Amino acid sequence: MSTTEPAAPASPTGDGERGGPYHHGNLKQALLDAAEALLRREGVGGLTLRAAAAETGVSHAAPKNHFGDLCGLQSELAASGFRRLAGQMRAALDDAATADDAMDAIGRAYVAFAVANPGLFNLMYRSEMLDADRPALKSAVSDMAMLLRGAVVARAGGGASGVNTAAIVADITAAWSLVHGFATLLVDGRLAPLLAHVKGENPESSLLDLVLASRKTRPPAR
Amino acid sequence: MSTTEPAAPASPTGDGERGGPYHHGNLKQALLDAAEALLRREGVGGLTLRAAAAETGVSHAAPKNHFGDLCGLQSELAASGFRRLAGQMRAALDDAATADDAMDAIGRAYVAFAVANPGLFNLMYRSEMLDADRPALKSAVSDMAMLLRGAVVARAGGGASGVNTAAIVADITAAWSLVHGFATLLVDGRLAPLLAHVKGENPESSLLDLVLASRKTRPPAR
DNA sequence: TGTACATCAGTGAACGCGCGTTCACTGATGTAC
DNA sequence: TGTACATCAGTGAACGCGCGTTCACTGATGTAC
Repeated sequence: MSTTEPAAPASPTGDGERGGPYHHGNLKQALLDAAEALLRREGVGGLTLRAAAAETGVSHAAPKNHFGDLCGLQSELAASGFRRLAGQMRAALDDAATADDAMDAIGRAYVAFAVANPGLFNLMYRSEMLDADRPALKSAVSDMAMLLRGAVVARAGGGASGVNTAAIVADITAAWSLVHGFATLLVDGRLAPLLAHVKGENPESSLLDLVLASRKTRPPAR
Repeated sequence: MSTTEPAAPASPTGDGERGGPYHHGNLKQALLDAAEALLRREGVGGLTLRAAAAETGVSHAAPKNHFGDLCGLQSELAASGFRRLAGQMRAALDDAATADDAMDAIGRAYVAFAVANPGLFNLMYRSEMLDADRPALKSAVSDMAMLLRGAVVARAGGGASGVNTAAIVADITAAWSLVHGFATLLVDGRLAPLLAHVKGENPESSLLDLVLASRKTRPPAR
């Protein structure tokens, strides 16, 4: 769950219980990991500074030193989410043979991330809980946006000059909306009644495949 | 804001202040209206039983009689939202000339509702705050789903027997996802950087028009 | 190599706040007779 | 037409809870000399 290995032992003596060394050594990352575990276990509402501190086995005032307030912790966590999401999108993109395949692969990575991390995904898109000006969050969000933009431009022909900006913006919005809407509805359980009509071993990805295909074929003639 | 006119005067004497008649006469609807005003003013986090009661000028224990708990109030409010959303979608649909136009009109109504009622729209899609088994909510959600399904089937040819169920389910999911993703991202402020590149008086609806058009034209050749 | 000191991370008790909930109550309504 | 009574909606004080925050503190670290 952690992006980086701890630089120092998290708790050389008792684990989780108080009684370790006075200084944690890597408390910031440990708190982020704990917060993410809470998010996964109890959802967005279960994430509090006190709960994250308790989960880490540390005094409940300790997080203040690293994040300032709850919004700070949430923003750092969301930033980590966007970074990892972008990483998984990039990995999917790199494996694709064509620009069309790349768009599909990015979309599947986006949905897979949301399904694998529903609480975190929700947090990432609850602006009211985030400080959009936090540098880490700002750059992570814009990195992801750049990645999506790059994929859309590549599909449109890649030429840097000849591209119609309005068309590119529309393509980005359409691609993001489709995949984000699917992920959001799926995570919220809204697609359950529709999934019930989809056969196969993995109805969710089958349905997503159909949806992704829909942007290449005209809808059934009226 | 209220769906129905009050059956009895909300507060024949003092308005808002305590001092009116002992029985309110239409407290349930008044609480729903107050809750919606709170949602609009302060967002999902600002909605509490106490705040709704205070806004209505009533004892903070009074809501219990009508909704049981906060989840009950939220569910009734969400149900009202789905009912009105479906109503506006239906109105848009009825004005459309062709089945293709109808799909676009529904999509525009969906986004317009989200923009006009961002807090309520958010609440409607926060399942963790709702009791999906509340009859009012259950039926409102399924009404909206039926309406969308009807529009998709009509566009697919309308024939009741010959339709490919998998294709219909995929079309419903794709249409809903596209429009829901757009609405969600827009309400959360995520489209702001993209909107900055869209010219015109109303960039939001211009961008939506481009997005809706994208499902009829193939993307630019790669 | 050793000592003094500034800095910093984490502690733990205490605070105030708003929340949902409980409970005995009271005022109003409507129905039975 | 009038009286008794059951039912119900709303009151207001009180409760416990978990939250973020504050604050004086203490243990550890690292740097200057």
